[in-house]
Amino acid sequence: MEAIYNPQSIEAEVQKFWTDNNTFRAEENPDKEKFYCLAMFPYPSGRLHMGHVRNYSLGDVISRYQRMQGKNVMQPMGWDAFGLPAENAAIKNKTAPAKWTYKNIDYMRNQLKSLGFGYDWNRELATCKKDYYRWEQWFFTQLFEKGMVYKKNATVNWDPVDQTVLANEQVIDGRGWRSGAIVERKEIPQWFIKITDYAEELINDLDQLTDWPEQVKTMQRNWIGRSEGVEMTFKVADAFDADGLEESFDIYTTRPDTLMGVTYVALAAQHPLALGAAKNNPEMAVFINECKSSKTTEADMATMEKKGVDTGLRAIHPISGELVPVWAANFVLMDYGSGAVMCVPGHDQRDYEFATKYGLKINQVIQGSENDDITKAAITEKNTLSNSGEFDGLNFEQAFKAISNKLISENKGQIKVNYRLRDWGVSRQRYWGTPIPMINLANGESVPVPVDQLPVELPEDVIMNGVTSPIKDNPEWAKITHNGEEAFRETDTFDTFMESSWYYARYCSPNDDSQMLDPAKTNYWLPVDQYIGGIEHAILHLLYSRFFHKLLRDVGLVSCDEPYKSLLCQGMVLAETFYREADNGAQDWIAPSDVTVERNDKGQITSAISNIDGQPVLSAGMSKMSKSKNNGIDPQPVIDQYGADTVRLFIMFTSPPEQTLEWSDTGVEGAHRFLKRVWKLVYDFTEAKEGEIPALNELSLTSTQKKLRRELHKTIAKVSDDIGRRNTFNTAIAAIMELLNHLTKARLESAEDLAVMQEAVRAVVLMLTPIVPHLSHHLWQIIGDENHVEDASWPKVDESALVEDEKLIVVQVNGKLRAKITVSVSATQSDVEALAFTDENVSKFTDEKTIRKVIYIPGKLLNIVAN
RNA sequence: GCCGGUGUGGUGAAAUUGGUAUACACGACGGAUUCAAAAUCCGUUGUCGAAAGACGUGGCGGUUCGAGUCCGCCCACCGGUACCA
Repeated sequence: MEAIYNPQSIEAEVQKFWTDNNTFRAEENPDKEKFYCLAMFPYPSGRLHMGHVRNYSLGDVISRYQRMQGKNVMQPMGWDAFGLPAENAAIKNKTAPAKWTYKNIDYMRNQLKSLGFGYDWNRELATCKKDYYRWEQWFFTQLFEKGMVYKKNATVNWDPVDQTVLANEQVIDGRGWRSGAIVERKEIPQWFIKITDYAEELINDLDQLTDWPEQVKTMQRNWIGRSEGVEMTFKVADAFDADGLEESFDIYTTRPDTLMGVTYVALAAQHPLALGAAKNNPEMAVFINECKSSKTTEADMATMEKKGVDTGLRAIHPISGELVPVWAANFVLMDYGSGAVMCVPGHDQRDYEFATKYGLKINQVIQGSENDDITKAAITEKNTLSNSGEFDGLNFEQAFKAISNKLISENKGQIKVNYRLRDWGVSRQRYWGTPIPMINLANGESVPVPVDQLPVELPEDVIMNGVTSPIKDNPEWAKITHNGEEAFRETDTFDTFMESSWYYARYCSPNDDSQMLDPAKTNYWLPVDQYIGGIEHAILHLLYSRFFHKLLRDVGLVSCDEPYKSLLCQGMVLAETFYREADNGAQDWIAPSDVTVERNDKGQITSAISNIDGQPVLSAGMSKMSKSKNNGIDPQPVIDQYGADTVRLFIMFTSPPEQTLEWSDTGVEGAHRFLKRVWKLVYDFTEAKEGEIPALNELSLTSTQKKLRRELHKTIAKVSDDIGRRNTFNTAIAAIMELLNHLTKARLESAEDLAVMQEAVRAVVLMLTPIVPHLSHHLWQIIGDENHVEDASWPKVDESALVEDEKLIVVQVNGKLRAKITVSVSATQSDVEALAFTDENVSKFTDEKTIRKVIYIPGKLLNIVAN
């Protein structure tokens, strides 16, 4: 054995062994317990960053650990290859999105291989290839036939200069990122999938997911947002539609108990009644026009200044019959719900502020508590009704019932379960995505592309002009004949969440060209036993994917109810972000590696200078590593300098997986130093031993040797629990480091010394195998048995080695630590108390005081309360 | 704004069920080895204090014999907010 650890040569050699031996190829085997371990596949942005390294190291550690538990492990990898950045890169680099994407995939595949992840590369897939997306198109046409798909108008960000739709990310301070034009809201027809049909099941089945983090389930529950409320109709006084019928509108509320406090109602600016009012009200027309340029995101909507204009219409209160003003307001949206809300300024803070601003009436109809002051703020908690006529004195539940019953009996309303969740809009007006397999006919109808004409292929050899999708630009692409008549293909593409919603299932039969999924294989592997990915996907991806799985189930393609049995959400890896403002107001992101920063003693940045031109740059704080903010830290220099094992060990040791991690490479050397010490321990052991080591005889060990074995087996127990149950890989590594500190001090003189050491070094190498597989593979060839380490079994705890005859008791006086005493395991409370009072430091704090109480936690702690 | 999370030494962090706060590592300082350096090894390292001890887990308050952990209010930062993925 070489005296010096040389990671580069070991890693290359071990990786070649894995490739040559197909070590990680997975086959269905009904005799073995399966374990499907999946880390969220990457967007091929160009290079891996530390967030990827963390994600995939976690998956690989878990996979290798489960394999050592004797399971049939499948760990696949692929590419979430459609998406916006490819279009931007294509324009910038004057290439096609496909070419850029395939180049990135090739580069990143090599990076993943150089990190030694144990993937079954035979299952690799890329979502931009037609043999993948053809099945997505096929499935969408099936959903259409089932009535799960429909078309309706929805709002997009419209750049009036570039005449194109912008993603939220491309709108900066209300302006288009390229043109700088003020972005408008525009309604265009788009395809939707009825996820709301599954809202109830998506919320209920969260209870099945016992191995999901509670916070993720909470976020999903809140996102779906089930509420019980009342839907009711308000009639408009003296207003009639074209057919001479009374105008009216519906509103939904979860607080019918406050109904008697309604002092006005608000409509969306795009509501037909508001549009009608604008005809002879110039102020209203201006307001409606203004609302066109308001932003579309929820965060913007919630924080923008609330504005409104009186329509002049008066609505009839459904119970009191009073007339209340009807306003048009910018915080009500036509897309969602009925486009109208009732307003109770006394008991809703937003309504309160709006009413105060515009001098609208504020009525209190719910009793407040002591500190409430209706002249200062709305009273939002539920309480007894007042000023509500016949409903006075009722509590929330009683009032809900009484008021809804009254509305129902008068045919003015009904009880309704409502969801915050909206149907899934899957249309995108972009090029680099799956073409939506629909045909638009001359008569305005849309029909699915017939199955025998699938897939609708996306042309890859295109030139991007930076504004319009090449398939929208080329009229020939869309033109087809349907049933002998001229028709046009849909030129929108799918939301890329479509591809990532079912890739986990496709991995089970990735090369099947006759069907979407092979049920026999798919049902062997599914559900995914362990899914690992960033917490940023807690809602959208995971919810769409759960939904898609239920759709697959309902056409018989899969048999389980949920796709991911256990979920591990890693925290973001953050890095500093820097930018400069471009002339059009857009942000030009600058890589942190190109910036030199100075900080004050609080760690705050005082200056940031570009290394390229020496000019200052602006800091935007810490944010998740991403292509769009150009702040990904490339692992390559660290791999080159220290090797993949050091990178893997370091990222796993730095913090527990769920925690957000502010990237810093401080400490990488410490991880490398540890591996060198492991190497040296094995080297010293092989040098010390001569020939075969006799079997370990527990009875002939000295107390020092027994103590070392106890440390070893305590460590095995802890590391097994940390990796197998807690997912705290950092503490598992710390425990092995602690053990190593003991082992390097142990003697290697007698045969028993060597026997104990052999047991220990083997266990250390086995426990490190999931984390640093190259080093472990190499060392196991020297000190292990005839098997390769990948197929070795996880070390077992020898319970008899753990037995101790003494224990340490902490003695406190009034909760403060005063002594530590060692007692025999058989000591009773009175033994411990007696011994404690003989301690000088204890008596110092108890003398001349009355003992009020003694609390004893067996085997741990004694607290004496005295004053 | 709303939903979810985080906050502990100079730094990354540990404390698993309310029971010794700071394990393990980084950095720093001191020493050994060396012609010298790198590497390696040994020691010290929460703050104040000569010591005894006191204080100390973002801030304020509470529950408890005992709180980093539980409860209330507040602050800062991170993620999501439906077209970034």
